[in-house]
Amino acid sequence: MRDAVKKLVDIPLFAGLSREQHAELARIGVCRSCRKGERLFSEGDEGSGFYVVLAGRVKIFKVSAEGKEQILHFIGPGESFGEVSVFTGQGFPADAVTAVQTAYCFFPRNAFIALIRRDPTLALNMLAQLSRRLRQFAGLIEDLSLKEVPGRLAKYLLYLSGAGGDSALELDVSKGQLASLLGTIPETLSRILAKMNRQGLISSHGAQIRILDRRGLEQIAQEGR
Amino acid sequence: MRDAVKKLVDIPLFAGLSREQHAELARIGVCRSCRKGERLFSEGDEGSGFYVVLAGRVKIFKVSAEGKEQILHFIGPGESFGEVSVFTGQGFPADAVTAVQTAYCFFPRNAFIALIRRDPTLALNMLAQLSRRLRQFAGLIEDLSLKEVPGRLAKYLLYLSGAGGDSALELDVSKGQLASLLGTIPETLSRILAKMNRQGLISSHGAQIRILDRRGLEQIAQEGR
DNA sequence: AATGCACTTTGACATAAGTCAAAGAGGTGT
DNA sequence: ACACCTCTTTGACTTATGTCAAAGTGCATT
Repeated sequence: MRDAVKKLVDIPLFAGLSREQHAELARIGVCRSCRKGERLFSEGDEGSGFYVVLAGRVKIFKVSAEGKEQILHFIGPGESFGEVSVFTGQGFPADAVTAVQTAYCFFPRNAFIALIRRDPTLALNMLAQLSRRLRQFAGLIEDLSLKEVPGRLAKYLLYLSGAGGDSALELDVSKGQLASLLGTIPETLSRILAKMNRQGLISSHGAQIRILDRRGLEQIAQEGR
Repeated sequence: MRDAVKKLVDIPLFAGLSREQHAELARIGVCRSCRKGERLFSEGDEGSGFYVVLAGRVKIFKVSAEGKEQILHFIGPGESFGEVSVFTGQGFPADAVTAVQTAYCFFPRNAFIALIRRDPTLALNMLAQLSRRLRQFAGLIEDLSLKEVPGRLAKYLLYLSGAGGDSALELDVSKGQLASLLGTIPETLSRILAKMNRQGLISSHGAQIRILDRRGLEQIAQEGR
């Protein structure tokens, strides 16, 4: 666990900090590890600090009264989550569960705020981090409200394939989870994937997907409803 | 305009700052006023600073390829917008247009960042502001994905009526704009309003709405789909 | 009072996507 | 190789909500 703290240096949120600041972070941070499916917190829980993922992946999501879930995002190595309640003092706005075995570091609220007070670089890093997330959320809102499911899926596939243009890609989450990330259900996702195959846009076998008509996907991704 | 700057003192984002900091803010801020329907920026425009509304109201929204809009939020007096691109350095993530005649103050990016570097209180205020917005966005995502339109409308009506429980309320935006805020279209909103009237949940005449069955509305607001 | 214009409402209809149920596929451990 | 379990796919059906078109309403200006 002590080892894990060394990784903090490589995290964007903590970039540009002095050696002492890193030492201080290592001192106040509490590192843990847990297996897949562990719940880190639930919506409404009092937030006493925030988390940085060292290895693994954490799913942040909302759940409806009927139990359907909407994934807000997956948090991977080097990324943080749970910051919102650090700065508003209210409960967590969503649920957090590990998607795979995960190592993370927890930073208690008060100690961290004290650190921010002393180092404007850390404050600006955190502001950049929250701003990026705000931008991402705005994009998700746009997608949910203004795009149909095929458009959201096409966008996701293009995102996975990267800017370069690798035509071969592999889904990094189960299709059920992907459905929840795209704001739909597995059945619908399955049908749209089947249709894209039929139309020659992609060719998919399980989690392996090959993009056959990038131009076509881009068009679908841009279209609204 | 000079006068307007005095109001900065009362703004939450600038609360707890020293007299000198306020003077500095007044120095770097540029105040303006414009009438209804003016575009302040479009999605993708380079963000050279952020805005604080002094009086009036600004609509922040996304537009689909087909022209349908999803309102992210309305910004009222004392609130700020456009901060995201200050801290990420990318273009604005959405469009901004005045919803009514509006007075605002613009703070240039670099001067403001310099100010934040000097005053951790300002940094923490800004972190709290972005966190609140993140929470609000998470709520909107939840609503769009996990609730039906009647649920979103019921939630909005209850929100307008306040915690107290005023049964009489007045819509503060046109129904077309409300539809866009709720992620739907005027026709659908109109039908749902008519249905709620028929069911005895509310009684509405134009923008005037009276809540007749608060319990019933609360139930609809909680339900998913 | 009359005209014009934007907003709202209503109707008929189309359709994307959800629900329910069952079959199929794939991987894991014995 | 087999059984078991979970995830995925397919089919039949329902429904919420969007589209298009027309009528209605209210407000402001002349």
